[in-house]
Amino acid sequence: MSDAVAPAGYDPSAYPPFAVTSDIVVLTIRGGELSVLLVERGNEPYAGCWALPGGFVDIDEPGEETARRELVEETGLEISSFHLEQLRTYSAPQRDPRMRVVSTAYLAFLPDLPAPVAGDDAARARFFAVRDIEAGEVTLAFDHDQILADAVERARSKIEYTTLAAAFVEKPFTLGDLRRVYECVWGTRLHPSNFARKVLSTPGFVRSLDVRGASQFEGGRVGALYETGDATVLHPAILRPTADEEDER
Amino acid sequence: MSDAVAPAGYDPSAYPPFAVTSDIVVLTIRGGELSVLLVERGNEPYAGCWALPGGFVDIDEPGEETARRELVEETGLEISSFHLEQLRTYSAPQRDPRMRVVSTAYLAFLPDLPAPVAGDDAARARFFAVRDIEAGEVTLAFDHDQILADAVERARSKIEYTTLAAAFVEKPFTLGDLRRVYECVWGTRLHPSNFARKVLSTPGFVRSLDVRGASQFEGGRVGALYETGDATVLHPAILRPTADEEDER
DNA sequence: GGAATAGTGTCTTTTAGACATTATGTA
DNA sequence: TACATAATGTCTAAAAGACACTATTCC
Repeated sequence: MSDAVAPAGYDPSAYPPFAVTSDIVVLTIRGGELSVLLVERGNEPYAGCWALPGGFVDIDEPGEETARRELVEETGLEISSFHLEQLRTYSAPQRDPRMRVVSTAYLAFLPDLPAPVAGDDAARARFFAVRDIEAGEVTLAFDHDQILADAVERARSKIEYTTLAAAFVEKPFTLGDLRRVYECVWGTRLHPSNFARKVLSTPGFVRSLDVRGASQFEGGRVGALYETGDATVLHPAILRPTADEEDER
Repeated sequence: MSDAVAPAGYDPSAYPPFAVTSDIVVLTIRGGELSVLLVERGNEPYAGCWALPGGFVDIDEPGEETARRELVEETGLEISSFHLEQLRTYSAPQRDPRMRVVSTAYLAFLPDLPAPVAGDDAARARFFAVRDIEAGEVTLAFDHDQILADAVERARSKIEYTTLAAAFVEKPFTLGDLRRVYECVWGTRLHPSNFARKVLSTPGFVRSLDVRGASQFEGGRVGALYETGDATVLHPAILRPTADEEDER
């Protein structure tokens, strides 16, 4: 902040009418696909279009709180606690045709959820496979395609050097479950044995529960169960294959 | 954005009075120290305190443009083009005692600059060693200590896996110059030969000019000169020593 | 010459990646 | 039984890190 136009004796009619909003990108793994939660807009502009959940920030409300509140109001998803981080702020002057809207996007990583229901302001709410949106089968309202692209890139990058991949699975989980998170988010296949070696050699990534149980996703031999460890960053990182692998799962 | 409180027929007096600002963190290397540009505030609140340059966003102005404009207005630094990226947005309700101010911070990496001069709204402007601020010798206005800490961590992290370290040196530069950037930003020493091997084995990081010249910083044998290459990301990354090195240069 | 940096080369350890093999569960 | 996944182990290549030694330039 500078001292310019210091609004000490504030005159609302003289001050430019900025709107401040929060949008939330909820990513999860559903049916082997990285998926994002969208709501169908009921009102203009972009009525009938799919968009990210979000809404206007109250004057005394932290932006992150707005994101959590709108998620509940628009989709009925009531989740006790989950990882939520700021993505970035979108403030192009014409991004909303109504007025100048400065929107801060937040990013949430969640394990597979019960189906959402439409809430107050949204006609419908459901998960979409990110792959379909990237393929252009769905076009989002406002600049939400760009926000989603930034969010997915953040997710793909962040699971490399943090333990956030574990936020996508219910605990307890098997190493196969965790590996499938990486495969779904990156859209590649990983060697199971090399992956397990890396995860287990990273202190604090996972903690063994010394019991066995079925995978959350697929059949076959049941594996050892793990829970999330204390670490938040990974040394060394688990790096993405450098795009010379086979294309898809 | 949701449809809530859609301000189609907009009534300024009914809409909460948000202020939207941009702050800019200008980092450079001066005298072997990672340094940040600060301005001394002329007005309340925090009059006489040092703060990051910044100011209110115009209603039809992109936030990034505000950051560039305020940098010139407050410090007189007229730089043609430089790397500027969004850091994050700070919107705690009480971060400014006057009113609700949502501020987006931007981060610039620059080579050593001529001394700045105070501009319109700032009493003085000068560079401070980040080390001194981290040591608590200077306390910044508002939440700018937090913004600076986030910016420095971003810089320390980003030179690991991008070519941004080159933005801190004038081109042409020697490999010693580039290594000193890493050493100043991380506060560590690096093995000159291993560093050179890594940089030269990373395609597109630097391009040899096939001439020799003096280092920008220190004496000794003059080395080969390089310019910035085409790459923007580094494969493999140049990782920070894991905090079991000697403390300082 | 002395000091400081540039540059080359070598050796060891760690990590990544590919892959073979065996074990154990489900349909 | 067929099949899918878990788990262990081996081999090779790449990269990191430590360090010795020579070369060049400024003072």
